[in-house]
Amino acid sequence: MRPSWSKWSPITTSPSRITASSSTGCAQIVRNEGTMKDRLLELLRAALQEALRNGSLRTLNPPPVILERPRDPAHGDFSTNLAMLLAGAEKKSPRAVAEILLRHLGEKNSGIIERTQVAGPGFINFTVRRDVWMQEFRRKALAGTLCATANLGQGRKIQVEFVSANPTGPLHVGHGRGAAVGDVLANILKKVGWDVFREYYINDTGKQIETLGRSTYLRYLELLGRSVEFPPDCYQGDYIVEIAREIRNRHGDGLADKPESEVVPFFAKFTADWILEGIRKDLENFGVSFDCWFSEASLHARGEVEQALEEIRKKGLAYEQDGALWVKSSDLGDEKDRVAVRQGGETTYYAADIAYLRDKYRRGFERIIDIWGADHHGYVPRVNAAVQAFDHPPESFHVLLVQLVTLRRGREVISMSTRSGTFVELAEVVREVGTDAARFFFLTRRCDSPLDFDLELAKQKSADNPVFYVQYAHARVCSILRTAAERGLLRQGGETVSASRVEEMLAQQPQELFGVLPGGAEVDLAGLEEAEEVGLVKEILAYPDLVEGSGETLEPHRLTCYLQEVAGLFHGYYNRTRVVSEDPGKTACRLFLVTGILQILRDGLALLGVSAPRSM
RNA sequence: GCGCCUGUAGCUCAGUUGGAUAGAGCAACGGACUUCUAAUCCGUGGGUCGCGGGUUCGAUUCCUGCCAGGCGCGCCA
Repeated sequence: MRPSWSKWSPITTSPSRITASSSTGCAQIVRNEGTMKDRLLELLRAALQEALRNGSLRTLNPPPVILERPRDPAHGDFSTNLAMLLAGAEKKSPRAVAEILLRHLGEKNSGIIERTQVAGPGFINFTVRRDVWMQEFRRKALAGTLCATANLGQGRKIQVEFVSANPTGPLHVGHGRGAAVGDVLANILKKVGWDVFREYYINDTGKQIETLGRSTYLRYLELLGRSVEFPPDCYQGDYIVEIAREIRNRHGDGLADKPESEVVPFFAKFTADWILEGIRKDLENFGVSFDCWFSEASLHARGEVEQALEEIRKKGLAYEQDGALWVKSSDLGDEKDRVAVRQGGETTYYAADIAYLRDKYRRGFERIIDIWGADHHGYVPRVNAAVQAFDHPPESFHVLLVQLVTLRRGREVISMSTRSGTFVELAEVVREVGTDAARFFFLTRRCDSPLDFDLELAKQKSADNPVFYVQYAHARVCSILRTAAERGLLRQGGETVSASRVEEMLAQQPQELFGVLPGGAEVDLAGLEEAEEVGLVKEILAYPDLVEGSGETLEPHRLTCYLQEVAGLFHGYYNRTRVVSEDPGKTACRLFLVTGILQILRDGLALLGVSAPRSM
C-alpha cells in the first residue's frame, strides 16, 4: 500500500536539479541535463512519436514510457516493457512491436547506445556505451551534481508530524524508531525539493495530564511522610517520584496544605513541562529537532476546537445524540460515527485532532504526513474522514504506521510493556550504542515490518554491523586520498596540496577534491574498464533516482539498503584493486572513482543523520 | 467477531510501484594481510516467495478465500 504521488510529483521533461550542500544545509537549484535515464527516455519517446507519426504504429493512447534498471546485468543498463504494453492494441506480437520501435530509434540514435536487444517476452534492453557513462560521471562530478536530485516538491509546503509522544513519561525505543523515520524522511523530502516543516504535537491537556499531576502530587505527599494510597491508574514510573522531589526542593512543603483541586493543576503543568524538557533533550541528543512544538492546549485557548466543530456542523456532518455531539465519520469511510463532545460538554481528543488537522491545512501545507506507532492504526480512518470533511483531497494526507521494536541482546529478548513501566528508554539505547548506530538500525527495515534491534550487534565493530560497514567504507576512501596526498599526487595551481589541507577538504568540502586530483578536469576515465569499475560508476549515478524513489514512496529504508550495497561494492573493489599505484593513468581515474564514492557516502549518511568518520 | 500490518534460505531481512533464471547479510565450511585501514575481501552450499483460486503476455508484487503471528477495536488517552 504505497502512497500515490503521481498527482503531486509531476515529472517534467527536463527537471531542474537540486544540490544540497551539506555544510550549510541550504538547497540551491542547479540546471543540468538530467540523468542518463532521462536522456534515454527522450530517445524512446521520440522513437514512439515518430513511429506513430509515420503510421508504423497506430495506438491511439500510448502508455507512458517507463524505463527500469534490470536486476540482471546481462539485460543491459535499462529496459522497457513498452512493446508488450503496445502489443495488444497493435494486434502484433510484442517482439514485432519492439522491432518497429528499435527501427525508429536507430534513426534517432544520438550515439549513447552501445547495444539494443529484444529479449524474453518482448523487453527492449539498452546498453549504454561505457564512454558515455564515464562522460556522464565526469561531468556531474566536476559540476558537483552527483547527488543532485529532481525537484519533485517544487518548493511546495509539506509537514511531517512525528514522535508526538504524550508528555507523561520518557521516550522509549519505539518512539526512537518513529523519530528516526520522521527525521530522515523530512531530510529526503527537503532534498527532493519540498519545503519541509517538522512538527511535534503535544497532548498537554485533558484527563491524562490531570492524572499526571495527581500522580506527582501523591508522590509529593509521600515524600512528606503522609500515607497515601497510590492508585493503579496513576503513572507508576520512578521519574514521577523524582519530579515530586524536584517540586519539593523548589517549592517547599507548603503545597500539601492546600486543597488538592487547587494544586493538582500546578503539579500537572510542572510535571508535563519537566518531562517534555527531557523529551526535547533526548531528541536533541538523537539528532532530531523540530520547527514547531505544537500545543494542544493552545488550540483550545484560541477557540479553534469550537470553530472546527462549528464548521463540521455547518456542513451537516455532525449531529447530537444522548447529549453528545457526534461526527458522521461513517459517511466518510470510518466504520462508525465518533463522539467529539461528550455528554457533559468535555471535548474528546478526536475533537482536538480535527481542529489540529484543520489548522495544518490553514497554515498552507499542501501535503501532510503523520508518523504514528502502529498501535494507533485504528485511528487512521477517522482522521481521513476529517480530511474529507474539510474538502481536502485524500492523497494530501498520509499516515505512516511504524511497527514495533523488539529489543534484544544477542539471543535474549528484552521484554517491554508500557503498562508495567518496564519499557527501555530511547536515551538508554543511545547511551549504549550511540546515535549513529541507533539511527541507522531504526532505518534498516520497512516501517511496515517489525524491527529486531540487537544491542550487541549495534555495538559490534565488524562487518556484521551495517553502520560500521558503511562508515568504514567512507574512512577507507579518506585513507586512500590521504595516501595520494602523501605521494604528492594532489595538486592545486601547480602546488602540492598539504596534508592538513586535504584533511580539511575531507572534512568540509569533499566536492573540491575533484579539483585537486591528478589530471584535473581533463582526466581521462577510459582507464575505468573493469566490469567492477563500470558497475560502481553506474551505482553512483543511480543515487539521485534512489533518493527520489525514497521520497515518492515515503520509504527512507531504501537509503540504508543502498548505502550498504555501495559500501559492499567498494570493499570488494578495494580488496582486489590498488587505487594508488605505479600506473599514473590508472591511479588518476581510480582516484576519481573513489572520490565519487566519497560524495555518495557522505551525502547519504548526511541524509540519515549519521556521521561519516574520516578514520576509524 | 470486525479492522489494520506481517508471512520470502536454518536466522534477520531486501526485492526498483506487475517483469526476465527471486537476492543480501548472519550462521556452517574453506581460503586471502610485506600493500591505500583484515572493523575488509573471496569461494561453497541452502527456496513449494504461508496455502488455494482469480486478474494477464507475465504475480513475491494486484484481487479474493483460508491458515499462522502481531496490533487495534470506549462519550479512554
